[in-house]
Amino acid sequence: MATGSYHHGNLRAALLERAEEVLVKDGAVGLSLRGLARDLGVSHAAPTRHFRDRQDLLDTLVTEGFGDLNHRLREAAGSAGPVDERLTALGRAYVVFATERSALLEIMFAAKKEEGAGEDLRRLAHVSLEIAAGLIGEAQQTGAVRPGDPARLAQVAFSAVHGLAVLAVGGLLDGTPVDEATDLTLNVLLAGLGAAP
Amino acid sequence: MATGSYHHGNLRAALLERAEEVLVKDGAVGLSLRGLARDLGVSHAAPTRHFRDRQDLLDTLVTEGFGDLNHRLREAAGSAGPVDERLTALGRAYVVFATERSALLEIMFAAKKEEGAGEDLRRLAHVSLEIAAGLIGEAQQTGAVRPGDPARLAQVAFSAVHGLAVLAVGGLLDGTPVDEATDLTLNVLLAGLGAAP
DNA sequence: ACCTGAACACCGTTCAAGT
DNA sequence: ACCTGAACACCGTTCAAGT
Repeated sequence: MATGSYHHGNLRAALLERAEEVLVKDGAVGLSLRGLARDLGVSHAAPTRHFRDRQDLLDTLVTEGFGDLNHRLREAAGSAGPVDERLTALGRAYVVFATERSALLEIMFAAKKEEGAGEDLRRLAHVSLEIAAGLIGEAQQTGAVRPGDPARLAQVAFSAVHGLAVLAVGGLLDGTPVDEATDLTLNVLLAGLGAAP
Repeated sequence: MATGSYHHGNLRAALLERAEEVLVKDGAVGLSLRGLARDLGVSHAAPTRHFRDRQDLLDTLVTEGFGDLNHRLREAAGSAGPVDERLTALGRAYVVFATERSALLEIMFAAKKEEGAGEDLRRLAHVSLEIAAGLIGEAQQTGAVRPGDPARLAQVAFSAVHGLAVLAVGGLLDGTPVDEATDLTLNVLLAGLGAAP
């Protein structure tokens, strides 16, 4: 599909696709616009027609990544079942995403100090937190979670699963299978959230 | 101090010092060996006398970073006071390090997929986990922490504080002051660790 | 032992010019 | 509208040569 219009048809989409392949294989360091152009058989200047600069391409990947993540989180949060099971599902979904797309996760939480486009990305990251906060608010109504600002408790929950993902991706879990580490983390987290302040 | 022998005296130390300044200011992306050489007034090839390549300089910074981190953690873990207070101190020390030296923290938990020298760095990261595991083992004896493999519980504890540091550095805490977010995280964590499995 | 200078093979980015 | 080719100012890394 996609009939080649000039040289490629949809160079933009091809660049993004190839970029994530390179990202998985060599990390963000090994990703160059000239390299992508070479891989796709176009001139080295062609990518700049579709992305202002290298960072713009990276930001586009990150945006897509947050889209996928937030979609998965919404599915987990909205599934059937009691609220504590949905909280567990939410945590697991995060860790699954983080380990499946670890190269992407790394750049999602890296270039957060860029001033310009960083604002949009921060808003997207925020959505993840808001999904967690919504579910925690629900859980507070059933008494499964202690009282308190749901946004702040969501920060705590996010910290737990994100930190675990970093350990897993960094190979610091030793022999512990990721699933077991995840379940233990979520068990401790939910026990802690449930306990009286 | 340090009399200039040829051009600089101790170029190696000067490179490391300048490198962390650049890291803080521009991140790992903006750090180039040629740039450092320019800043220090030496030829562009001079740095390769002291560091095999760019990654070697980065690894050296990371090693020093883990040294500092583990020193701080040991101090917090070994301070006077009941074990749960020391656990809190340990968590706070981690977050303080992570926010004070956030640029360094980023590269400490980034290039973890390098095959060669990564082994040494993983061992250093491990030390942090072992310090936490030791303290958790102590806390189990007083009944402050639930039974279970201290190494696995340390992974959970590490996840909580590391994840929080990422949120803080990434500007995702909204209005929440870091100290308050830290204390809430540690409160939830310790409550969760104390509860029966 | 430590540094220089030239060299090679890469980059990102811009810009006139082509189709 | 989309791409090319040359150009400019950068990189990392190597290697003979200097002191």
